[in-house]
Amino acid sequence: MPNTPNESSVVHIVDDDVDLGDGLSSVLRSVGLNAKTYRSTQEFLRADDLDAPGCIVLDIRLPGTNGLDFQEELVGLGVRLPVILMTGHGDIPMSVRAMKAGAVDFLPKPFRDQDMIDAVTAAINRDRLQRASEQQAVAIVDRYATLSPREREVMALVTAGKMNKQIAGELGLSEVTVKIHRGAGMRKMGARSLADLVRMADTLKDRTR
Amino acid sequence: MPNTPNESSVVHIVDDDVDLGDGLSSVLRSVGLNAKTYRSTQEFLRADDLDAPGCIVLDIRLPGTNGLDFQEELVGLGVRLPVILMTGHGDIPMSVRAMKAGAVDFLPKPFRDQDMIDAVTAAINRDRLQRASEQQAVAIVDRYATLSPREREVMALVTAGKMNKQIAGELGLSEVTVKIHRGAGMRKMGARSLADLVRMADTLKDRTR
DNA sequence: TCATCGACCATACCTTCGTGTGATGACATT
DNA sequence: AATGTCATCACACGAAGGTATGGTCGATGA
Repeated sequence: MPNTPNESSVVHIVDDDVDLGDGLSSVLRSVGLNAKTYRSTQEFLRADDLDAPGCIVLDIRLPGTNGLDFQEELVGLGVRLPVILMTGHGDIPMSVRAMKAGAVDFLPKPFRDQDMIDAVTAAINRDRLQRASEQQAVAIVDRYATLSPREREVMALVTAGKMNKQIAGELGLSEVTVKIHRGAGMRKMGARSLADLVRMADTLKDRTR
Repeated sequence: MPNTPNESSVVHIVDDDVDLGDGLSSVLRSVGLNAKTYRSTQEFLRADDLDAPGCIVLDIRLPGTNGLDFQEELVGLGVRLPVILMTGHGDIPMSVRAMKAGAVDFLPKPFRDQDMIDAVTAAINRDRLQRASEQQAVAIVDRYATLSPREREVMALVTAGKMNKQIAGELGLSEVTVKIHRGAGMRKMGARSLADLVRMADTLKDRTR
């Protein structure tokens, strides 16, 4: 299962060397992977499938942009695809910087085809895992968005483990009102038990960090 | 706060070049850090303060052992100290491997004193964070160890969000018995609310992974 | 053998939770 | 003016949770 690259995943190859990009493309296609090539970061950013499953294979020396800088910019641009960096003239500090920034791998050119295949496979797996947890988290955030302000206050205290009576005291409400907000919160969040709700609350907190 | 290295932290420098080790030592001491030097991994492993807060500065080319291999062995040996690697003859694949294995940094020699100070500071901070969460987790595991088998079964279903009645059904017990085990579990775990207990259960699961 | 501990259950009692009915007032939108 | 949402509360009832009393049974260990 870990070595089952999904056909629906797209490998975005960003390299100004067209020959290398095409070569890489066919290597990846030969193992059943979709590949798209771009000659610049600008061209890449115009692609319409940056939200689709996949990963990025990024050259460091690019016209205009630096690959390492671009890797860090991607976060701000909302592109969460795992990144593999490659370079013909890299050094250790560059690779360390890239890995610290979360790169999946850093391959000096020339590299063996198999090394790139392994890196891409790992990247796509990482993307799959990211997506799975992201999907869950987004669903929870969406539901949380439907809560009224008061409901959120109450749910916060509920997930902190307080009793309805305490919550009523802290918010200056009657216990009945707390129960109503609590019930509404559970329904809106789709929580079938308090344990459920606590875990959702923790997921929400993780996303804020 | 992030740049406040604790004096109680020990920087373990493992390098067969005594001059370099001593030089590093005095640099680190000059910024208020404790440093100890070792000429081999064997000597390092004989140290008695491997459980104390700190980090490891490890040379890759060492007599007998390879620094990268040793870094990976440390996990099996139960040494959780963050590792900084340094080398005079390293290449990119080495640095990538080290970073993948969780190294804090990878410095090619010669490096600037400040770079090492920064790396050590980051490593000690990481250690501090690790220790904080580790401490919490160990406390929970210890308390969990005092639960009887039945209590664990019940608590598992409780934290899964099931009602006492359901739990009684699944385990073939009366509801009262479930309540007793549940109460005992809460007391032994030191949970003041169900929310507390759910979070403890999740912490326990994280450690199994 | 006696003590201890884990597991089990009944009965009883109180607390907490969840929900429904019915109602009021504020505010925003249509 | 009418509609809708949010927020509030009283009263009431049944469900679920928590604890205590008191007792049985079997295994373990001093």
